[in-house]
Amino acid sequence: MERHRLIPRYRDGDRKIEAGRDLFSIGSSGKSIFNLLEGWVAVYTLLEDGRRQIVQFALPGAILGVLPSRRAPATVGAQALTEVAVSVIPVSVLTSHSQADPEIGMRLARSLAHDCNLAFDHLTSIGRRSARERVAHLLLELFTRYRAQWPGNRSEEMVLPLTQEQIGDATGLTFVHVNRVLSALRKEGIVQFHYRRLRILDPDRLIEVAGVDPEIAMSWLERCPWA
Amino acid sequence: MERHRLIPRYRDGDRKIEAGRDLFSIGSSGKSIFNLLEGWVAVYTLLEDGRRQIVQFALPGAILGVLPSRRAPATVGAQALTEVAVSVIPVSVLTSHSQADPEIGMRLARSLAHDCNLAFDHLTSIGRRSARERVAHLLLELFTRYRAQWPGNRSEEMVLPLTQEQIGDATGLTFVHVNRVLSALRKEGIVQFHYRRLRILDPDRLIEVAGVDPEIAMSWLERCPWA
DNA sequence: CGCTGAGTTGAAACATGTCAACCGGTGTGG
DNA sequence: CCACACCGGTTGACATGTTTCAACTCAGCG
Repeated sequence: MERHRLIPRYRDGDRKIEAGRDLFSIGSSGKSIFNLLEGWVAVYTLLEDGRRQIVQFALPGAILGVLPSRRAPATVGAQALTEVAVSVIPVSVLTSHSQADPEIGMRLARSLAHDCNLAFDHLTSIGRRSARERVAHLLLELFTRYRAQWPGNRSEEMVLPLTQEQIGDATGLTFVHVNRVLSALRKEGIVQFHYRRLRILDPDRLIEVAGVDPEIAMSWLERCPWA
Repeated sequence: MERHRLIPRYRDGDRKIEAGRDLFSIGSSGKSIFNLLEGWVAVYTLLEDGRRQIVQFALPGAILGVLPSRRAPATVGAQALTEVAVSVIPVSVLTSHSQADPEIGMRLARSLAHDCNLAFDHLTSIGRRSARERVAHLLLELFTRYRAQWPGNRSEEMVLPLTQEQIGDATGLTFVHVNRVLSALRKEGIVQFHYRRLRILDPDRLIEVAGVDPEIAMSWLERCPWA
């Protein structure tokens, strides 16, 4: 858990948040940033009519809620998918620490650059891939990122704390269609996903269906996004 | 032009690049970052089979080519849409300057946070909006961002250096469909876009079709993304 | 035991993609 | 100066992927 901290010895802002709750909501002020220490978080946007898009899944080490300017309100919200531990860092604390240690600003920049790259990848997936490719791509990404957190873990199984509806919100599909895609992948013996348990049955075919270049898969191998 | 510089007095890396050329390509090393001073740039990804996705349009003040780690090769390329002026900053120069001035890291972070927010918005558009909404949204975004660069400008017309195919690559549509959407918007007297000239005929209806909240439109009002 | 949230399946509607033909401007070489 | 090719744009007919709507199952839970 210590290795995930942006500001090593700052502990005053540590909080626990239960699954389902928002760390911060759309429209919030951005007076603090959130350094995720444990658990899964979904960052999402909403349209007026209730359509929802998950734009990012955050794992331990992620930094959330960074606004480009101090007066811009957040256009995204962040929901805990599991129980979550975060370090809440007021912007004032961040700026004072970054003045003492210029490395902090650069770490923050690296983390944001990482998020940008993931977002670009996600964008490409949604914009240019078929439903089948998108779902495969997402499962592979999440599996890879998850596994990188537990070095040496060789299991092909994991708890993926998502519903099919959330997968739909992330891939730009309806949950009905996500279901059909998952059924097909299951019948073909590629992956199994049932009630939050994901099992990769045939990694090679999954990679093929997802259409990912091993190069790119490597960029998901974060333990700490700024390292 | 000076107001767009991340590192105020660094001029050694200044370059001009002609329209159509890449500032950097997919797979490049990331030994330098690119501070856009003048012109338009499209940041894109490619899939193996040639499908292309434009993930970002960069305007003066943007910072491009920032990699999360020093050894990750770029998964995106950046193409000049117009003639472009950039300041090419070697990472070594960046790190040495940022040690002297901690503000530089934070500026970089703000710029990246801005890019992330735009990417999230773009993601939402592609994932959850109809073709018509997406195109309207993109035109409105680009018009707003462009206009913010020329404070006081009240013209409803601009040069938008894009082909319909590039609009398709940005919105995740085919150029044929983009054409149909643009024809419809033109017939309805909302916008006109012909050979790189964009004219907004009915701003209110465009905003309505795009389905944007004025709040969000404000977040596009960058003059310098880190200011 | 009935309720609720998640998942599953089928049929039909619809948005967008594909393919193909054609237009108009522009630059180039004979 | 004409012929031609090329690029971007335009339009129609048709194919297809995805959504919508609706009904139903299953598991967990008060």
